[in-house]
Amino acid sequence: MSGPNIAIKNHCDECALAGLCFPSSIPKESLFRVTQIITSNLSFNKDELLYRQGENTQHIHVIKSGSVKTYITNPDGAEYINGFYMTGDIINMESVAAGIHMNSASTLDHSIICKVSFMKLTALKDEFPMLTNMAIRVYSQALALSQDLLKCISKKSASAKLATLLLILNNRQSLQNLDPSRLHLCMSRQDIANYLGLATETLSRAFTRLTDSGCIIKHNRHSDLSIHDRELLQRYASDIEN
Amino acid sequence: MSGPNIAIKNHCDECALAGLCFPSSIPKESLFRVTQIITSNLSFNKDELLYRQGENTQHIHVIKSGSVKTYITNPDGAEYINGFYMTGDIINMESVAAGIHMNSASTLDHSIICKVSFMKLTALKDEFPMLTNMAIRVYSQALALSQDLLKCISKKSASAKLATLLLILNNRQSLQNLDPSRLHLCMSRQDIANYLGLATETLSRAFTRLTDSGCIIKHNRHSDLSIHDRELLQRYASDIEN
DNA sequence: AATATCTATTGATATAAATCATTGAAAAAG
DNA sequence: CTTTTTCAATGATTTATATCAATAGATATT
Repeated sequence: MSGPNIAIKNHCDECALAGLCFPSSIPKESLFRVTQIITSNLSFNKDELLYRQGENTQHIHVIKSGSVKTYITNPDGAEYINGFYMTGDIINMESVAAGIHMNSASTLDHSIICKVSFMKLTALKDEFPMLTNMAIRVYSQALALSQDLLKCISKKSASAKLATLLLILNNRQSLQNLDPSRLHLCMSRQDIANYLGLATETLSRAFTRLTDSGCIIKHNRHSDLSIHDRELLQRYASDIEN
Repeated sequence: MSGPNIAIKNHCDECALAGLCFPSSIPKESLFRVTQIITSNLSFNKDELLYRQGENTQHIHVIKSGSVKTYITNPDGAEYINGFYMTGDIINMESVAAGIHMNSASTLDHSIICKVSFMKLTALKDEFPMLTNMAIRVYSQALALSQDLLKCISKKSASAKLATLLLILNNRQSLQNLDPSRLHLCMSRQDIANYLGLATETLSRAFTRLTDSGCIIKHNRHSDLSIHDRELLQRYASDIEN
């Protein structure tokens, strides 16, 4: 998840994400209309705050490149990471109802973000009725993802949680990667541990477990992996192997 | 969650849920148009299957009265309960994108369910543009709920998980209950344990913990509780008390 | 009403993960 | 290039939860 290997342009009609992003429901010759309502190509360094929990918002954020984590801050200051997002993802769809950010978001890499006013997007839907269908579909997908992935993870052993996460990340990255068995972890061990609800030490042991058993191979800087035995990793993910 | 204490009628324009349900975005004099696309007042006994994971679907389900659990069945047959729903809830919004049920649903009580074809609902949105906004808002809310509640639960101790769930259920039920501190558990201990990712024995110990400490009081049949010390229960929920 | 069946609770023990402490390796700073 | 700092991995111990086993309380059945 380091550098994007797809071309990013200033306007929707030239952006390589167009096929993934919501403008895909709009005819090509009309894409300039979308471009008009978008604040595009905002550039963020690694570890920059995109928005803070509780802030008012009128925009959804689309990740054109890079990666982002979202986290909930408890009254006592504890942070709970509740999502990792990457190229093509929309990241604050849950805040549209209340107009308030339900969590905070910060970048894990240098990232390019595109902001879309949902007021203006709503206005546009009269012009392009398919936009509504697209929106519903995107929401429905997001809900499905959020429901089953997080829930499955919450009931597994440490190695199973990690195996599950690695498979999910690989699955998402394989679309944009040269080597489909390759995997880049853009987040720290602490972040992963927090996300999975584990102590960092336990996570570390889970990593060595998966490495020793031959599921995965670590490359430089503990952030680059390749999946060596996918079947075995899947067995770990379903807690069959232990 | 035994019997609904609100009147349920055959048509949307007479239904007591109207204010909560999506037709609330439609003017009263036009509600008959919605009624026309709805299969309403389907009656289900306790423990009946509403739909099965993997089945095709063209409808969303609205709970007019009663309660429902949803669960994912793993290839190895294990069931993971991933949601409890009650009066006013829409329960398969995540299946709209794929047109396939992502989980199974069965009733926890005798329930009355209302089915709405999403094809027909889409058609109706041209007539009533506000319907789209309502849909987006409902989705956004569902996403927010699914994200933070489940996630918070997944990182807590047994008693904290239970305390959190009790507060959530009470919060939802207090709207329809005479005594706001009263709480009815429509699901079995096994269901709760499964949902929270605990062994039934551990859950049972968590219950006695909360009872012994004076947070909650059990009434007949272990399914009726009242919250005796809400502040203490909230402290348990945030894992401060241990 | 008495028995059988299911569900919830309680107790004893085993185990996975958390915690505390240390070491090692990589990145950043001097 | 060396020192400092940060982050990941490993070891020893503690703790919370799972598991195994038994009991008690409810519900259902006869």
